[in-house]
Amino acid sequence: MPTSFPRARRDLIRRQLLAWYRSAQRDLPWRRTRDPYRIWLSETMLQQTRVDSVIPYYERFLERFPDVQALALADEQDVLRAWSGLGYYARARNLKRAAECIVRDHAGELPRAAEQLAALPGVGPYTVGAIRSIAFGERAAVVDGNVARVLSRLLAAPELAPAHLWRIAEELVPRAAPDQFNQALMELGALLCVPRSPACPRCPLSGCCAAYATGRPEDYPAPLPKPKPREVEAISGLLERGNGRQRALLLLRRPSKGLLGGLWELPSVAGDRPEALLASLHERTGLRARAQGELGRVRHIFSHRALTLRVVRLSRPSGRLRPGSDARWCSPSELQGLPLSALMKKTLRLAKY
DNA sequence: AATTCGGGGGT
DNA sequence: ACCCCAGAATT
Repeated sequence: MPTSFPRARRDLIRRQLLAWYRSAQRDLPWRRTRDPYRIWLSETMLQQTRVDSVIPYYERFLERFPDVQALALADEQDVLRAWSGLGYYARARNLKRAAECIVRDHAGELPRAAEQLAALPGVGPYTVGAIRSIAFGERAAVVDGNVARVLSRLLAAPELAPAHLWRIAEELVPRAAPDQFNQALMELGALLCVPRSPACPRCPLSGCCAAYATGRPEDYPAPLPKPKPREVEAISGLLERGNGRQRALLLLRRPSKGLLGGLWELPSVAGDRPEALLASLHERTGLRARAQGELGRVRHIFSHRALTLRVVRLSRPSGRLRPGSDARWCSPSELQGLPLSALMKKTLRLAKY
């Protein structure tokens, strides 16, 4: 039997929530526009990423790529560079591909129809609803982590399936101001109805919240079983050529799919054996080198992997860089122009770059 | 249905 | 330490 809200309760929730949002909402950059491109960009950056982390990236990205056309014409490496440090780099690659689709198939304007939006790479159910409601004012629902938590608490239902959450959210979103309502629901989850120690006394919905009535709102929703990150080891080599003004460092580009796809890194290989690193270096670039001492170790936690990266100095490069091997010698200043992960930025700091 | 994909801020 | 975030794609 589906849990849901009677109509009177639904109207109350809408009114209370919208009234609260009018006075409590944060002044965020993407709330100052209805440009579908900007809404789309903000929603993409906000996937699994906190507001405070996104803001500077959002501003810089728009300076660099002010509209769909600019993004469609851009070089993917430049897009990745603008994303460098934000994480989940498939978002950036998909965003750029989607911009090309929008120029080619939709005359450069984001489509309004759910099916056409969902066909764009990187645009899933949440982003479809967000663009349709916020940019176009359509009555479309959103379910993100915030909404799931708020609904779970309002109903004191610890384990609502996604399909059920979507049905509830679709019933709840009003025709009148779906953009304000959806953002209000998420803002409530972000500011008051937070995972732990929710601010129920300040919540406009505490009067009709079943979880609040139980006295233990933080018990909802039920926590997901958390697989802890698997420990992995890798080794990277710092290989320099020349000195002074001529000084250059060897960087390799990762394959465009998978972890940190398309980003640049020091020559690296799984494990901790310098011999394996040298063999991999030769296979990938045609270069040979000698292994010197260890520079240090970098510890980096991804959500699903805990990496210990051993960094060794390499020396005496010989041979010629094979053309088309996605490798290049970079001066320290050229380094700033490459898309790098937070891990590699950390690693390069260790190596005084 | 599970797993893969980053990074960081709050507690 | 642990949690989890304005999720989507892949397997």
